[in-house]
Amino acid sequence: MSSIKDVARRAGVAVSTVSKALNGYPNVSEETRVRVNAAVRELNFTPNLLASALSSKKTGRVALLLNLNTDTQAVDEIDMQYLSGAISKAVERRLDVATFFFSMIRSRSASEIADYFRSQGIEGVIIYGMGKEDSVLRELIERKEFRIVAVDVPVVNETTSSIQIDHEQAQYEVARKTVMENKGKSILYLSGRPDGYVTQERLAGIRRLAAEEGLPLLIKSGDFSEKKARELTFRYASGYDVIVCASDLMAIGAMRALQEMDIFRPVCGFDGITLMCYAGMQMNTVKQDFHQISEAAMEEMGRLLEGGSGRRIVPDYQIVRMKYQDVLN
Amino acid sequence: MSSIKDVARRAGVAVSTVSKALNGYPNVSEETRVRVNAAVRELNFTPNLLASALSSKKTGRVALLLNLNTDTQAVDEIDMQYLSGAISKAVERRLDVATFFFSMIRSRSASEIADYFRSQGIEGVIIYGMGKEDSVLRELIERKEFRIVAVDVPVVNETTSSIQIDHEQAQYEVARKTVMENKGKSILYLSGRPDGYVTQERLAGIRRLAAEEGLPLLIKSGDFSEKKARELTFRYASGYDVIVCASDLMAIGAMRALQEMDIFRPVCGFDGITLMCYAGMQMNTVKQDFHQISEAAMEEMGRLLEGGSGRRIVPDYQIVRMKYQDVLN
DNA sequence: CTGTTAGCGCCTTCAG
DNA sequence: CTGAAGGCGCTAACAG
Repeated sequence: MSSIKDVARRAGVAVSTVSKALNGYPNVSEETRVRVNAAVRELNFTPNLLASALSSKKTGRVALLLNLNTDTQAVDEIDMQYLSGAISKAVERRLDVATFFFSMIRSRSASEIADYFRSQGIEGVIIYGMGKEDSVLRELIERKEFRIVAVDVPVVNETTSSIQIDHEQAQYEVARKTVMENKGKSILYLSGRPDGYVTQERLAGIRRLAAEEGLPLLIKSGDFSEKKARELTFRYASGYDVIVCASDLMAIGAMRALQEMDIFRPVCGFDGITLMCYAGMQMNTVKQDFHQISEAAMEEMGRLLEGGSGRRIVPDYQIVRMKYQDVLN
Repeated sequence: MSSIKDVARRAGVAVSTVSKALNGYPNVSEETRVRVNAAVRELNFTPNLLASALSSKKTGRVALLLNLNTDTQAVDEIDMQYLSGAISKAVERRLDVATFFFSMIRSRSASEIADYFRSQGIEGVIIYGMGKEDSVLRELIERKEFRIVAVDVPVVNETTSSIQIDHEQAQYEVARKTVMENKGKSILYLSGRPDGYVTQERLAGIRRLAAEEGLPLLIKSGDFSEKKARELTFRYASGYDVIVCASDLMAIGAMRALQEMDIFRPVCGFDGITLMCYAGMQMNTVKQDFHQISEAAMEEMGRLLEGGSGRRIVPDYQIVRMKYQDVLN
């Protein structure tokens, strides 16, 4: 429980000098730096980050906002990957992380959330997969009080960066591959929840493919739900050659239905979740590396936080494009 | 960004009075309390928790330590439930949560971890499913520097509580039910990783059943792995009537194997994860409510943190027994 | 019941 | 290059 004061005494210097030495300021002689480090080691000193944050007004604290949906827990795998990616990078960059779920903020207003975050000393927020309907979050972004990195949401402004893979291209490619491999002549497409940004982009991808190849395309909203995908497959699969799903979970639902209908149709998914293996399914899919995406998001957050207060010509924000692999399981 | 000072000025009282009013101290007149609250509202004041923590030396910060294993991501569902349970309860009790993974600390010593936690202002730690081999965590517990709640680990001391379901009884019951329903005459038991505490307890449960009913029992270590369970099933299933697995994931592996072997054996699992549905499997299992268990853990943590520094006759620690349901899917 | 006064542990000008 | 001094925003005795 030794403080910077103890270290200063032990090293025979002033507290301010210790502070400078520890925070890597240039104007400290090599000799005193060594002395300070020795004292630190001897006293087993660990700086009190709370005090540091209070004094410097830099908390380095970032909130993670996860859209955990309680009905389809199976895709929690994705959120966990997001979490572990963000946290490991945060530790590396010495940032502090607080985790929240959409459910905890749905009932509150943007200003309430802002108050809450402010009181917690949160400087930045990483938002995972918000939808167009999440007006509270939109407002939070527009307030520009916090540095924000939005995953899978193409929104940027002076304090907001965005990060995602190229969903349009990815959807195009995986669908194309599946169609080609099976010489498909028509496509049934099960899309995600309507208010999702990625839903639109993926839709654009499948439309491009259909247009290019002149294939009949039926689009039905599956809401990212296995159950719904299953129902839609029962209803429409017989009329189409290939079933393209906007998520693996829906693909599972579709394959289930096909099994029961006892007909074969090639199916492809999206996301590349491990669950597929346990479900015993094999198909083409777009493998997203959620862990890595989240790492990149936290990395970007670090940048934004450093870029700090100073106004500059080059804008802070950017859209980061992550890679994906399209995989044949 | 108004501070307590502004509020004091606005309300025409001293800062200390504001502090008292806001923190619900009794010795504040109703009138001033109202004045203060008015000022708070007018200035849109939100207290700076960092400053408060620094001054009061009570951070209300608790670390969550999750044992995320990267190979079997499918069971991330459990960790996510743990997380959401702990976090929602923490918000309710106005505690602050920091999430960590075992992987981040395996490489460090107990004192390093303690330093790290201390510097982060962490007062309590909830540990999920540590094993007997996790000597670093044992040491962390024995240091008694932090309040600890251990989930699924029967360890208690002056600063440590423990919480879990009755694994022995649960394993006994679900196995018994499965055996009875199928008139089984012998049992193949696939156990969890040897160093897990719950592994031992569940083993005791199955042994009790076998002894009571006089059934031949073969125990094989499946390490909570689907793959391993599958292999073991291939090897030993033919000689036994019923397959009892210490986890749902292993049960999935076992059923897979049985399908391929094209023989029938009743199988039962443990945990009650949603994944089962997507895997298209139905079986008896013990349904643990991980969310609720974790809520209870955080609740207990709150107790420990309040129970605070004062020494008392009644010990802080306790073993909390959670309920489980044994379920027929 | 209310105000005054010290800090909490650290950072950060500003002199020297 | 180093030290002294003044906070950061809040809490906690201690007087009054």
